[in-house]
Amino acid sequence: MAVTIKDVAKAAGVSPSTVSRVIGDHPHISEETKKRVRKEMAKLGYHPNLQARSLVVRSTETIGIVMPNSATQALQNPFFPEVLRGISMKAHEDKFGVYLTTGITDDEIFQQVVSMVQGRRVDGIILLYSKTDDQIMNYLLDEKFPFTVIGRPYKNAERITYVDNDNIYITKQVTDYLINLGHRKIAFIGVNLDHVFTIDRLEGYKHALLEAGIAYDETYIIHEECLKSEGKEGITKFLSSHEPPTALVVADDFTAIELMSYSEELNIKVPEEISIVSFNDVPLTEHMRPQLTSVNIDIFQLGFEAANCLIEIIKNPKALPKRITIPARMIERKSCSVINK
Amino acid sequence: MAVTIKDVAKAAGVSPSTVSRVIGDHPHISEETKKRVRKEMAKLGYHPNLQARSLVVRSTETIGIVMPNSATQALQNPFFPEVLRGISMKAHEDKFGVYLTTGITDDEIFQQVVSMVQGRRVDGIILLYSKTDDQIMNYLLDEKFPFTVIGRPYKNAERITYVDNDNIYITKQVTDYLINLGHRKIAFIGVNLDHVFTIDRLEGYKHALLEAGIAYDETYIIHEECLKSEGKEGITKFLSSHEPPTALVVADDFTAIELMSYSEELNIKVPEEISIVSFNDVPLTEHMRPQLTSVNIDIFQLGFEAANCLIEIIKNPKALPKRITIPARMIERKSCSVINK
DNA sequence: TTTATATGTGCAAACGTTTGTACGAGCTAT
DNA sequence: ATAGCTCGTACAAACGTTTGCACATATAAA
Repeated sequence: MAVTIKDVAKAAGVSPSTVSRVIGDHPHISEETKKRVRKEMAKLGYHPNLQARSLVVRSTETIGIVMPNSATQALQNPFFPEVLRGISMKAHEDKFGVYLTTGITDDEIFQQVVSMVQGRRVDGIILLYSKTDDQIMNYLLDEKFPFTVIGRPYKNAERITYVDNDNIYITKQVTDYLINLGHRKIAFIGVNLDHVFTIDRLEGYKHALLEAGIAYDETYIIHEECLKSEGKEGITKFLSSHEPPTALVVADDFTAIELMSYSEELNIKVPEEISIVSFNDVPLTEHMRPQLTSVNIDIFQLGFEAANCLIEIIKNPKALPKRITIPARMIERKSCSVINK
Repeated sequence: MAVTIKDVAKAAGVSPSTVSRVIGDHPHISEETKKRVRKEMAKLGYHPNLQARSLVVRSTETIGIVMPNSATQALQNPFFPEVLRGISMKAHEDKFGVYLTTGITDDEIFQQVVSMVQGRRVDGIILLYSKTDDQIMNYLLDEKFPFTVIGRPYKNAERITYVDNDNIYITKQVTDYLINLGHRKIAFIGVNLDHVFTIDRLEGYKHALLEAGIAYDETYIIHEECLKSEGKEGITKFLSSHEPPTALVVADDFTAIELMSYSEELNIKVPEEISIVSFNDVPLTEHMRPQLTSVNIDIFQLGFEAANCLIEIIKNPKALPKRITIPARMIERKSCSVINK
């Protein structure tokens, strides 16, 4: 049986309310009493029951994290631990706890969010992704429950606080970079139109093509689901088609590494015959041969700021919605070269 | 203002206790009443306050996860998301929530654990690692609080439920494999004597050497901290020393990949001049050139079983301590070869 | 008709806190 | 000496549940 505030009160010869005020370091309690009570707390090994506390103060000092549907590959790449590290860092600074969803399907996750919110398990929520039509986002908006999003919300962006990179801009830059190297047959690999960030990137890509007067060609867009369903065969067929791309913009480093390994099998040299640039800039990129040119999107900072904004909203529910843009920059390494006709 | 059980009771014209019993599907309530109450719950959008519930039933349906001190690299490699995926899967099956520590230093983490335990935020705890002298483990043992460990506890193992690979055995196998290929100068890279799993692996390694009549040589043991502090210089110096190893047993795939990249810079061919085998078998290994021979330790299963055991203990506190061993196996690929004098 | 039993529901206490209000004691100023 | 303070503390209600017990009603047995 755990020791409660009453036990401490009895031991110190005061009332429970006094003990509570000592814990809160309330100024109206005499130093003498405080000292005595604290001594008893230490002696008895008292620790407040946070549940009981939460119940009355109506706050849990906990933030909920909604992970993407684990059917997606999202958890495979290092995005997740890194963003979590950022969130944890900030949460920890403000003494907030972290609660995770564990659902597999979208529906389960939704149920868990409802349970977090209505069950008063958390004070606010961070959505780790942004999808085009998200039940959860609508729900949180309806409930006016504090939340922030990593990635641009597809709808209602002006009513939501979120943190994102400028995906359009950076992807235009990346594509420009390839165009400037002389490439004209540039493929975009790993698109998923459910995810807003790929929509944005695709737009940046198209924009660059347009500006350079290069026709947009659907066959150069490889969707994520296609990578999964057709696997190695699909992609090698694509790479060795009769008019193969000379450059690839790839959604993430791991996919890029996979592609490099397929290219090698096909005896297509990177970067001499095909240039590759990808996103995320995981530490591994510089250990690849060739070293991978990649876009550093500062995942840690995305998480950190998302938590920062959320805590701000929790503390001041009237805070206005805002957008934070985390700078992304391309790290040029060795996987791209001037086109070699 | 959220809708409470009282609101539902009023709307349905019954007492709060009746509503509570309807929620619990108590048999002594008439079907008719149940139907009526449920209708009101739906109409009002009632959802129970889990905090209040937890307070009285003294259980939170939540498991706490203690992450390693984030100063360590533990979060960098895919161990973490994968083990979390395993834990989540099981937690979710049993409708348990997941709560995470966010501390940076050992001391902060310890404080958070105390707060989880005494603050009644969680019903049990999973330790994601096993260190030689762990304050947290001692504390949980003292408090008789339900917990399980991933990795063999260094002390009190017979009193603790844990899940682990047979690190001694598998590492002996791995080393034997190299010895059978003719290697005699085999280095062990990435030892950290604070972590029980590396202690075990080192033992398996030594055992294999002993059995083969190869003298154990301290200079062939490279500690993790040494990798960090001396970085690239240290390791390249080691690889090009006057009597370099011909084979490496490496603590994890990422370190192995790093080593491969250094070897290449030094013009040491893998596997012709140096063989490498590592641990974890991340998906990337087969995309490396050469493909990396690696030990699959089934991280997902480690997490899943740890959660499974924990929930078992939570449901039946008298459950006896047990050890679960998850099979590990070496996946032979292309990074090792017969020694080439 | 009375007693016993089963069935369905309500009352009130409990879980461990926080906090508004009240109250008593010791001051100072009149 | 009394009124008006300040200061420190206690009382009790509240947070939203669950649950043991009591009670009322209906039914069955005697």
